[in-house]
Amino acid sequence: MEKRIERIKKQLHSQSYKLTPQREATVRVLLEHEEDHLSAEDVYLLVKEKAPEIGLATVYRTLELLSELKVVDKINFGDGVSRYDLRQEGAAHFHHHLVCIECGAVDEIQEDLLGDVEKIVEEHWKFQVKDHRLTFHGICSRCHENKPE
Amino acid sequence: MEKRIERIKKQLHSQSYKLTPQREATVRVLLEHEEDHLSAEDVYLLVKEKAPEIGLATVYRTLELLSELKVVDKINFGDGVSRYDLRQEGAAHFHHHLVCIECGAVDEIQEDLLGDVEKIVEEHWKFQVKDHRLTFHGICSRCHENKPE
DNA sequence: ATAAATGCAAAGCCTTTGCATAGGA
DNA sequence: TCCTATGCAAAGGCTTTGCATTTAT
Repeated sequence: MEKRIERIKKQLHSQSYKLTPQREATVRVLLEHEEDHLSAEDVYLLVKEKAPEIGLATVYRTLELLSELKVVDKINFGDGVSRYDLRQEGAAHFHHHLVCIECGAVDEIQEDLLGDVEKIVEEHWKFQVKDHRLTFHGICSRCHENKPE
Repeated sequence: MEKRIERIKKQLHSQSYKLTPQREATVRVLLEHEEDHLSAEDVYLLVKEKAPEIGLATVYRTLELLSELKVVDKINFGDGVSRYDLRQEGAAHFHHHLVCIECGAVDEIQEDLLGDVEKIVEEHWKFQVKDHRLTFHGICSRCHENKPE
């Protein structure tokens, strides 16, 4: 945890940004909720618990900054809000998501499932892939078990 | 074209919706711009050319309705607006997209590239896939050719 | 006749921006 | 000191909603 913050701090400094207390508090919230897919508002409310004086605009600006640095990925599941997802350290690609249409749960797939597909896209469509977004919508295992009929 | 409209009409009627002139004009615009990824505003402006009295709210309501009927798919490329994409008739799955980060062009891939991946997701994660969203971000062939250095 | 659909304007959300103040390097 | 970052409030942009009117069946 501290190590990751230290590395993010260096990353910021290398581009002459500062790791202010507000930014650090925001990063900590993201680290503590790595499994979640928080909206800016969600992050704001959580950061406020530690740093009550923080403003929503600062959270937006911080998330935007972390996005540029590729510390987080901004993603949209179609519900009208952007969500922010911490990128695995050293991950070459953004991970995938499983959105349950029953209960709304969002699970993550860290495994790279698109290697072959990207190769096809690059060769067949001559498209140089830099990033991707893959989300499956369906019924999660928990909901499936709860109604086996 | 007329056949497709006829079929959409039936689909609407089967759920006691009407194919009003405004809805028909909207569907025609979508059919005529099948390759594009129009925002609600884009559709509105194009429909207005044929049916100047139409209101933006009606366009939104129509697109929402067509979304429910799975005639169109609503998609978001991260630029803050929803885009509406006509689903291929009889397509089992939503097609994929290539978004160029240089020129902004959005190309479509109709081929199903996710068959194997979905099988893995269903078996390994016990997730019953109903739909998906796959978008690649990168450099399109046109931009790539224009600067081969 | 009855219920659905439309157009307009207003309201709602989420997000960004302007600006004066505070804070690091 | 100088420039960045912050907080607040206002503004923006996209989308939805309320309501009276029009339109189909």
